[in-house]
Amino acid sequence: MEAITIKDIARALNLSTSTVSRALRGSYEISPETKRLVMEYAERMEYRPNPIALSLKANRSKVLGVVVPQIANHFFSQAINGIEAIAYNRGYHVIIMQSHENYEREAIAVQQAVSRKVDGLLLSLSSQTVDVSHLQTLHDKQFPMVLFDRVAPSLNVPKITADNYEGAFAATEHLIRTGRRRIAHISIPAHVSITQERLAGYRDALQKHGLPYDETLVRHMGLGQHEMAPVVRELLGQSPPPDAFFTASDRLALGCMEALRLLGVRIPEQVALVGFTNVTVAHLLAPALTTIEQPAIEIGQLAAERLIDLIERPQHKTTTGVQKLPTRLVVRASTGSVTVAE
Amino acid sequence: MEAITIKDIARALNLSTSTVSRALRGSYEISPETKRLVMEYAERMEYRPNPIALSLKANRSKVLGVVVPQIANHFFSQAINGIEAIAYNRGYHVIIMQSHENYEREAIAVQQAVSRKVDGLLLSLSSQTVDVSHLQTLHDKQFPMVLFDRVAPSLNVPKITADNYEGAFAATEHLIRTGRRRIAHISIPAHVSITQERLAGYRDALQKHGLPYDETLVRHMGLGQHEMAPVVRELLGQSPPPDAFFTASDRLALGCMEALRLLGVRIPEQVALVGFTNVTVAHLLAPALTTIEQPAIEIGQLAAERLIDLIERPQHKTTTGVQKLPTRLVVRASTGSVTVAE
DNA sequence: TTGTAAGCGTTATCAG
DNA sequence: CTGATAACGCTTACAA
Repeated sequence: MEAITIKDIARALNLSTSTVSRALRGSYEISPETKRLVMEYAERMEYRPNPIALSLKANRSKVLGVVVPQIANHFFSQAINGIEAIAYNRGYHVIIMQSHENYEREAIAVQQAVSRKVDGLLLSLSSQTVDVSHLQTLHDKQFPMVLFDRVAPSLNVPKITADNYEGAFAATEHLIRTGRRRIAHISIPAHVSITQERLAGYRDALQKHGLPYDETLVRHMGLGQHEMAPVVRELLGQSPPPDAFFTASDRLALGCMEALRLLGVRIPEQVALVGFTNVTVAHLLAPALTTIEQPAIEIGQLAAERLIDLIERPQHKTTTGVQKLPTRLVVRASTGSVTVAE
Repeated sequence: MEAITIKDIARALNLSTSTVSRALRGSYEISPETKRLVMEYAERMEYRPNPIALSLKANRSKVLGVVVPQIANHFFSQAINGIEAIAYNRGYHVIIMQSHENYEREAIAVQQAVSRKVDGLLLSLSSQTVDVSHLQTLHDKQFPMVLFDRVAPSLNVPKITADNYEGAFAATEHLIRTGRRRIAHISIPAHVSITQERLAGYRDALQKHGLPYDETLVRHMGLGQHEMAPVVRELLGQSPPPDAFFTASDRLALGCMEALRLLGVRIPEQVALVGFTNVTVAHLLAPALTTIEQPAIEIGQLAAERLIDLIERPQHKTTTGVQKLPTRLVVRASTGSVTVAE
């Protein structure tokens, strides 16, 4: 794998490296004849500039670091798709790292990405992350970063999320409109940004329709926690029992569905189920599950765009607020028909 | 983000850069006193060696390139997990690229990875890829590469796959043992390596049990093709109709399941369904689906280990044959109980 | 024990 | 229009 360098070309053509370099980048101060010669030779020898040398020179790597809780998750893998699409279009590569929902691993990943000289960072926080001082420090040094999905309000950087509030509001309202009155809400750890927003949407929808907010109907599950049956059973043991479940994530929706099946509870006859999700197989489970679909790809794309703007035009102040993308409520009827609302 | 360099340390301590360099790497020829001084200062200033400079010097990047058909797929995202775990343990980073099941994009991804100076390549071929000359060329130049899952027999490099033959054999035999006689097989494009192996396992199991191999029961679906209902309907239209479906992938299993549901066919009363899959929600769909589970993580780990061995000890001939990892047949009964066979 | 200098591949500056 | 040289951050002969 001995690659050909600019030096080899220079030697072969009896030119200096600087001439070759200029010819290759089409500099106006090189004679057409020389240019042609160099170009042709380079082409023939399949010359490729060494990106490492370029990085060293320019002090940038054209690489974006992406840190997500986990790859094996539909939301994140789709978001990464969006990120990659934009990145490659704009000449960047992407290094993906996982925090595995662990604060220390997140900090290490960030640290590694930085020391690997990524030009910027796209982050979705681990569910454990409360303290963001490691990111604050980086931001204080003007290091370009964009948060997406799981964001930290205290960090003054661009943030891209789904409109979790609206999504939760619409879902809850949908349940109310279809006659549900006691809606249980199962969510992820309370301190994660999206949890708060979804909870608020749920509360406000209840309030709008004159229903009480009952804390005993709300549960927070750890993300590593897989056993949903006890929680669901306990909720169903209340009197009166809930007539609907609103779950705040993929896994929760599926876990809840499984628990209900094990308990012999029919969906949607006995209880309705609606969940945030990005599982493409959701439609298979119809008519059981109404879904709030997040624009994962678009979130990734937008986040990548923001980050590259930040990198390439540091002076040009980008908005640092939260940008929210609409979700879609997909309602499945027993007939298999589908209704979509933005 | 002005990072501190070895030069800064040298200047601050009135030493030469070489002394600092040696001190930092604990060279024996540096006085303990100087070492301590340098170490402490470096520590205090949070000095981190510039990996780009190191790469340029050493002509290696400590980065592995991974090219997969797509990330948003349970098998691949799990395999990537395995790859990352090993890579990070051994001091490598991972750049992930997607071919999107497209030959040209695969070639471009490989090309880009190489020109980005990855130290080696982990590849799972796109379903379109028939011609592997771009990889052959690379291999001829001694470029380290390992194939996994979708491999090319003609390439003389290490290959890691699930034992697709055994998995298909066991699945088919399971169907036969539970009384099925006309087993339809729905698979992906015929030229993909895993298709061949799975088909062979299917055939041999039929033969072992004295059942005829009926070509009209075998279908190949394009990977982009989503409409399974027509295919399933047509198969069911035969007389006698199939009493079981054996599907060769995740998407096919789920697509088949959906098609059967739409057609009002009950699983497993009317037809049994068994499929290769890596969807973690499969158990939700129980008791409908028996699965052949692939050791995705282990495949990734093993592939990464092979590759790093290849990179670090090029002379030490690694085996270039196919290494097959066992699959697990997971049978779900209507009661929710689960039987596992290796 | 420490310093000097060359080199990894490229580009920018300054001379011719 | 072209060439020599320095520089990016680091390591490593070779000197001292």
